[in-house]
Amino acid sequence: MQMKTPTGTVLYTIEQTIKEYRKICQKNIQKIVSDITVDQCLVLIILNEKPKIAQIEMAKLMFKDNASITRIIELMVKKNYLIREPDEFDKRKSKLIVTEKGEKTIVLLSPIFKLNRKTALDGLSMDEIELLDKLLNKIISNCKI
Amino acid sequence: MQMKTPTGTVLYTIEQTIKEYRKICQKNIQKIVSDITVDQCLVLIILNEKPKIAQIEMAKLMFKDNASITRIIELMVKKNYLIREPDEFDKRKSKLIVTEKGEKTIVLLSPIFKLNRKTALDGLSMDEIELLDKLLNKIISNCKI
DNA sequence: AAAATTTGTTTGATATATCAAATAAATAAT
DNA sequence: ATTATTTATTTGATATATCAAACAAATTTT
Repeated sequence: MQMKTPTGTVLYTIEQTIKEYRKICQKNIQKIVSDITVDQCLVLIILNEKPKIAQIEMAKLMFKDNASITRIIELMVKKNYLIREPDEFDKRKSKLIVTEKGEKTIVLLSPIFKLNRKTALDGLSMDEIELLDKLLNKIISNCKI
Repeated sequence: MQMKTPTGTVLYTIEQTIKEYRKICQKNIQKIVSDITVDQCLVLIILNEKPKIAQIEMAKLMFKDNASITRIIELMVKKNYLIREPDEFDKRKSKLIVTEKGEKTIVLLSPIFKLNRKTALDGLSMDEIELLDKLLNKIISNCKI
């Protein structure tokens, strides 16, 4: 519990952790595919598992704002990772279809995702990981009250 | 250890945690001062404790890019929280002087910062907090290799 | 069915993140 | 002292975050 600087609390360690993690993720991803970001990748993976998911649900899953999702998808359409088609059942939505390029990218990058997780959590026991998760969830619920 | 979704790992919990924490921070700050962000606040507090700090050091402390710091400071100068003056000893740098408005803001918001931390960490024992910090630091060093 | 409300998405404005390149001053090497 | 290198900061380009407002389609209420 060092408190010398204003940044000397766990909460800043949390911030630091996620930033370092995102850095290696992006680095490892770009060794394989150069024009995609971590978040865009995650969109692909989520769509692959839940093809009919609404943007609003995707936003919740990714802890992002709806507006962010709209723009991320926009860029992915521009880069030909996704195609938009009108949803027949609900005209407010659009179907998000993963293109060939998108599919190939998922295949290429899925192992990288696993590697990233493994790298980050190396040396942590299952118990420690569970405890970490528990403590973080406690903080989350504290913040939500 | 739920793994149903692609976001079902501790690493996403970490991301979620910091986002929720930032949300209550911003919310509580804006109850008192309406035109300042969490990061801008942190700049004030850091400058208050280390008035002669270089931007590059500030960037490290805040886990941010130098460019981000430049722009955050720019906005703070515009909003009259800071003044820039050329540094006599090193002309590449500028002295960052906290204005009256800045000083007042620090006084107003310091208790909020403490409250935010207390709120977030409520119910966690010292041991748990230390363990959390230790585990996170392990992840950080894993990512840096 | 028409009006009111809710829901899913988009758009605008502003703040920040990130990388690379540009600057300019400070320091080291020759 | 001149050149070369390093250091601190800035700028440009692009991606994302966040809030509020706009919008249109879906749903509920009356």
